[in-house]
This record gives sequence, C-alpha cells and structure tokens, in this order.
Amino acid sequence: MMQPSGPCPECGSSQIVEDSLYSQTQFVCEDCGAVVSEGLLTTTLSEEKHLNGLQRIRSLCRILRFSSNIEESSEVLFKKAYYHPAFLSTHTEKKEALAGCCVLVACRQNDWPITMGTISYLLQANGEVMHKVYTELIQKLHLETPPTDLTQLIESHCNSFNLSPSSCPDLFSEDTTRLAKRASELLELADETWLVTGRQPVPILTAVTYMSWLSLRPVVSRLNISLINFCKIAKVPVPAPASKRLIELQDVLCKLGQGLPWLRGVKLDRKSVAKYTEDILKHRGILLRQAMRKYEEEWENEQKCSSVSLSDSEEDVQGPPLKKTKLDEPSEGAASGDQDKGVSSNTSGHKGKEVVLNSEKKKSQCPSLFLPPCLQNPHPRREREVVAELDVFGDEEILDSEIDMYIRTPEEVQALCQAQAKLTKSS
Amino acid sequence: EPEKVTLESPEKAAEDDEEELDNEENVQEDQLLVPRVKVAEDGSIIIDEESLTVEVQRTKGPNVVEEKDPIFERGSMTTYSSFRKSSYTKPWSNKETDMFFLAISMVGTDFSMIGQLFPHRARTEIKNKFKKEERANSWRIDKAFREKKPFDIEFFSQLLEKVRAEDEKMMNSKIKSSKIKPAKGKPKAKKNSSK
Amino acid sequence: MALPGASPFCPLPMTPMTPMTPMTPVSESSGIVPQLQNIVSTVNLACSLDLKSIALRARNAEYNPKRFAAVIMRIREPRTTALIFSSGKMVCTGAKSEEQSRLAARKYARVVQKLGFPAKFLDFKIQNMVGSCDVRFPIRLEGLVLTHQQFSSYEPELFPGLIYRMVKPRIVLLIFVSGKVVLTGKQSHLSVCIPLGAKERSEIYEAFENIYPILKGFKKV
DNA sequence: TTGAAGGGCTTAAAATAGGTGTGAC
DNA sequence: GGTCACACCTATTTTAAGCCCTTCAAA
Repeated sequence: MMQPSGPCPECGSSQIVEDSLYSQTQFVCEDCGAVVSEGLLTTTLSEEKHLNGLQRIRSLCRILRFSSNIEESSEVLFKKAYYHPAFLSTHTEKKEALAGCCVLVACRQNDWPITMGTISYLLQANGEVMHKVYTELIQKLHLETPPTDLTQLIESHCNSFNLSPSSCPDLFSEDTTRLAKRASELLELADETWLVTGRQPVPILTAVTYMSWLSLRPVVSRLNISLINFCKIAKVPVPAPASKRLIELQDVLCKLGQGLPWLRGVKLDRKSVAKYTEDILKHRGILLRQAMRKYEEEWENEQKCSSVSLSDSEEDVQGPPLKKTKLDEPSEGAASGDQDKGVSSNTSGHKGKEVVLNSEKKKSQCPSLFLPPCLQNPHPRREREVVAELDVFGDEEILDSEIDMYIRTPEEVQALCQAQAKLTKSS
Repeated sequence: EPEKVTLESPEKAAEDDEEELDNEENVQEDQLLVPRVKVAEDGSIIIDEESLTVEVQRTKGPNVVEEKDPIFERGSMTTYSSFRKSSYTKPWSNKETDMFFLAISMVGTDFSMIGQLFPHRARTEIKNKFKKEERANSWRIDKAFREKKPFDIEFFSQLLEKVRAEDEKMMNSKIKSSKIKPAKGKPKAKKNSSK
Repeated sequence: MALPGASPFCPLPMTPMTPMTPMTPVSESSGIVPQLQNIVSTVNLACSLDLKSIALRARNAEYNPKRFAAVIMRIREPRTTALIFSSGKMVCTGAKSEEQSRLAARKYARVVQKLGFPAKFLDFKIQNMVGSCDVRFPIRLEGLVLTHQQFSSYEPELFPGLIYRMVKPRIVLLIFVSGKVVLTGKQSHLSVCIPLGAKERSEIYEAFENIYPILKGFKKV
C-alpha cells in the first residue's frame, strides 16, 4: 500500500505515518491523531486542492512569521474564494496561486508590509498568474485592499542586507536601524520627486538602501563600492532596475544640492553627492518647496500661453517648457558628473565646476526639475498625425481592381500548392 | 555540495546547460542569502539550506518564532522575482530584411509560410517584423505586396543561405578586426550553435 | 456647437464630443479630445466558408488551423486585419474610426465574395474602441488609488499604470504617471438604437470628461 | 565594467471558436 | 464515465510606461 500523497483531511498536515500496530495497514496523522482511512484518502481532487491551498497558507504564514490573525483571515478568505463560482472551474495553477493571493489580501488588510513577489517566490508561482488571480479575487469578491506602504517595507528590506560586523569588514558594517532611517528619508524624497510612481518597489528600496549606506559614512572606501559590489558584500541580489533608480535619485540629490548656499562652487556629481546627502536631506523640505513653487509658476504660465493652440494635444507638445526642458536637461546631467557629454546651449564650456548655475539659468530648468522621468525624457515621436479620417464614410463604392489584387490567379494557386507540398516534405 | 542559491527563474537556469558549471562556480563565490524554495505536493513549503530550514510541516500548536533566522527576522523579506518567458529576436540585417520583402512579394502576408522559408525565424518574429516595417516603411510593404514575384522555394532558400553566409562573414571579420589588437585575444570564436 | 469656455480651438471639423450633454454648464470641458486608436467590429457573412480554400486563393490571407481556427486577412486601405471563421462570422480590427472599420469590413466581404462564397453583410456592429490622450500634467497614482479604491487597481510590481474601471460609462482607463490616458471598452446593450450609426465614441469622451477633474486633483504632491 | 539602444513582453477591452482543463452531477 | 458549463489556450488590434534581454559601444 502506498503512503497517501495528500495531507491529512482533518488538519491538513503532511505528517502522516504508517501505523504498524494494527494487523491492517493504516495511516495516522502525527499532528492530530486522525486515522487516515481509505475512504478519506479518496477525497475528490477538488477537496485535495483545497487542503493543499490551506497548507500553503499555513506554510507561508509560518515562514513569514505572521500573526495568527492574518493566518486565520487568510484561511477564511480562501475557503470563501475557493468555492466561489468564479474559481470553480479554474486551472490548477491558478488555484495554487489563489492561496497566496488570500494571504496577500489578509496582509494588506492588516497593514502588514509584503510584496507580491515574496509570495509568488515562496510558492514558486508565476508572477503574472499571481497578479491575475489577485486581481480576479479582488473583483469577484468585491474586496478593498489598501496598497502596501513602501515605507513600511524599508525596514524588512534593510534587514535582508548582511551588514553586521561579523559578516563584513568594520568599515562596511552598518547598524540596520540607522540604515533604515536614512533609507526612509531618501525614499520619501524619491517619492516626492516622482521616482516611485509606476515603478517596481523592490529596486527602489535597493537603491535607497545603498544610498543610505553611502551617505551614513561617505568615506572613499565606501564611495568606491558600486551598487553591485555593495549588494555582493551584503549578500543580496541586485534587481536590474535598481541601477536606474540610483542614477535618478543621485540626479535629484545633485539638483537639490545646488540650492544649498554653502555648496555653491562645489562640484556635485553622482558619485560625490553622497557626501552632502545628509545636508540635502536635512533641508529638503525648503529646497523642494522652492523648486516646486517655481515649477508651478512655470506650469501655469505654460498653460496660459499654450491654451491658444492646444486642443489636439499632439501638435502643441511644442509648448515651451516640456520641449525645452528636454534640451536643457543634458546640461544638468553634465553638471552632475559627465563632464563632456551634454554640452547643450547653456553652461557647457568649462569642465571644472559647472555647478553654480545661477538663478536665471536655473529658472528655465525648473519645470524639468521634478517631473516623472518618463516626461523628462519623452519618447522621440510617438504621436504625430492626427486624423485624416474625415473622408471615410463607410459606404463608398469598392473597386473590383482593388479587390483583385488580393486574389491569386489559378496559375499562382497551382504554384503555391506545389511549393506547399515541397515545404511539408522537407519538414 | 552547496546548492545553487539564486533568484534566477528556474527554467532559465535549466536552459543554458553549457554555462551551468560556470554559474555554479560564480554563485558559490557570491552565496547570496536567498533561500531555495520547493513546494511539496501537499502544499508545504520546503526551504533548502540547513541554516535556513524552517519547519513548516506542523499545522497545529503555538507559532513559535525563532529569532535567529536572518532572512525572515522582521516578518517579511522583500523578494524581487521576475518570471516572464524569455524571447529574444536576433536583429534583422539589411540583406535579411531584403529577403523578408522578397518573401512578401512571393507569398503575400502568410507569416506562417514565410516563417517556414526562414529556418531560423519563428512566426511571431515574422509578424513583428511586418508590423515594424509597416510602421517605419509602409511604402516598402506596399511595394512588395503589389509587385508579385513567382514563388520559387529553391531560389529563395539558396539566396537566403548566401545572405546568411555573407552576414556571418561580415560579423566574423568585424570581430576579428576588433580582436586583432589585443594580440591573442580569446579564441572565443562563437560556439553559437544557435539552435 | 461652440465649446464651453474660451477655447478658440476646434480639433476636428465635426467635434463630436460636445453633442447632447447640456449638463456641463459650470464644470468646463477639459478641452482635450481622446483620439481613437483602434476599432474592433464584427459582421456576419452568413455563409459557411472553406478556410483552406480562402487561404490558398487569397494572397492577403494566412491560415494555421493548428494554431488558430480562423483565416487572418489583411488589407492595406484602411490598414486593418480581419479574422474570418468558418461559420462566416468575421472580426475586423485596427481601424481608426467607425466608418473606416465598416468600409474595411465591406472590403473583406467583397474578397470573400470574389472567392466564390455567397457572403452577405449582416449585423455589422462596433464591439470595442480604444482611445488615448494626454492631460499634460503628472499624476500621483498612489494617491488616486487610495481615494478611488473601489474603481482602481494599481500594482506597480507588474504594470506601471493604474487600471480604473469606470462604472458610469462602462469604460476601463489606464492612467499613467505621465498624464497619458488610455480608454477602452464599449457598452453594447444600453444603446439599443439603430445599429448603424450608434455613437459609441461618446462613451469614451464621456469617460474622459469624468476622469479629468479627478486627475486634476492628483497633479500636485 | 558600465551604459545605451532596440525589440518584445506586461495591462485593458471586445468579438470570433475549436480543443482541452476542470469540477459537479 | 459521460454530459454540462464553465475556464482559457491559440489569434487579432491599439495605446500607454516599465522591465527583461541581448548586443555593441565607450570608459
């Protein structure tokens, strides 16, 4: 007799052992003592999957150290969702993901920070499938779940970095609490400057954690450690978008740093800005308000000016600020590191310290200062021609000649048949 | 033997058999502290690595938390996982693009059949090529479709083979010229069986 | 027919967006007209079709019964693609206006007729529309999802846009941080009127006019 | 060692329909 | 075990922005 493959029908445990004390072979659950008899072993496939899901929920909640509160509400939700008509005939892969989705819902409703990626990784489930099931669950059961708060995710993320004195050189080791605090400040700044919206959360966390680590002790030995090497030291994986987030964050810090009077004339670039990050963060409220006020003014002016020619929203993208910033942007980039690259109209020239950028110059750049990166570097030309649809009414006459060009002559049909035969033979 | 511990998608790791060894070595050096996870048939989650093994079999009893575990210390870890089937289309050379338009002239818009004419191209690649050219050079699509050419498989295959050989030569000569400078360079020719 | 407010622009000669909505006196129009990008329509040719024969005799056709049970046919003007099933049902995609979609569908029907099938042209219907536009200011999606939870889905782990399921006109909107908006969907049963010129594009416009003031509330930090 | 660039996927809608996964009866 | 009623794959279109993956060029 085979050992039952499924879990205990009573409690879902997999700790089922053969009981040899009886003349007839039986299986007994170690956890609850239930005798798993033949009849119970022939539970329907659906019931087995249901128990499988419950076990997934229990495993997840234990691994992630959730409160019994979250575990219970996950189970309640799963029992409700599993037999909901919307999930009855669904594929097994989705049903397996459903358990994780219920845990995710319970977490969000209990304000417990966790990413969908964590759940789908632990369940070895496809992320897209997870997301589809989650969306379906929310819609079909009319649930409302608050989104995960990124700032709450910071703490656990920083904890996953191995930076204790025992696991890396003293110079690199860092107190997790301090690391997380600085990282949350940087995250808040990133959020205020449009670096977060629409982006994957975890790479942002990786970038701000690295920047936090640099700025807490901006010594040469640390500044020379790249993001990738930092993650190697801390023994954590580097999400690909983290490098982009880091560059964006460093550029924001450079732009804000230029507003600090005592940094006038100081060379600010992506690599060195960590040295001034503490100062910038300290005054970021004022710096941001200044920049934003200028931006608002510019935007309002733009609205007034362009309202004359707007409407179609295609042609008048020409409207000054957005287009113009595109030109001015690179010079900003030049100020923050790459000396010779974006030598556009202004600044340019000297290689040394181009930071100063007096206020007149800055003014024209202000609108671009804190815009979502997808607006700062707009797609070359996506939208162009507007309409031309006006001359089609749907009832016009159709010429035979137009239709004829789509139709093969009998000779061509014959040639095609022969060619097809050849292709099927060769393959 | 230490397990390969990585967040790479399993299917990807399984695909490149050749570099399996290399990866294994690298990963050993890096030893990221990411647990390797398996899901048992009954739904239990099993975490590899002795140090990270978490007993999750028990379903009753108090939820005892062991504070040692670094990964799950504060209740959660932030895992970044990206599945998504890998698909990469080799760029079309100018001459191969010419062959694409020739194929349009011969068979029309039957991408499945055109895909059969290009042994190294899948149907989706042909379709995407068509859409890309429609956007960028619709006149060429129009011209190719209008100017019918007799469907001659032998002619097409031979021409395509010639074009492919030429492109490969071009690539090789480029690689050589760029590698001549560092003297020996690497005899890393291109084991490229490319399917 | 002039637009409310001092908007001297007139995007299209027809401006179908202002029509019979006199209920917009105070809240002025956005002044932005979503551009239609894609139209999906269906029509019944009302005859059974030999798809293999069609694929063999039409140069603009493709047929792989192993992959998909329909002939995929393309025409150049209007640049569209059609799915033709053996039942005689046809789906036409890719047109930029209702009229273009109808003209294209008629051309596909003519191709099928020329191939010797007694194709009719019954129950032509616009099934779906896609429009897009730009509100020209950035949008705090995380703020929007908080205040409009019951309509919104925002999961940046997988997709950068916020998915907004509007109920009033049953339209789904994809809202991006850039201020770009994609609108899609079409209500079928509510407008039971004449099958020909059903003005379904008004629902796209209505959905945008509904969302615009909401989005304005999330442009600032 | 880096990035930049380019191509192809993700999301929504909607019809079409065979083949097959899925569970209840 | 067969029927029934779903789900859901293949496929088509189109926009949005981000991300993955590969290739190739400067540091």
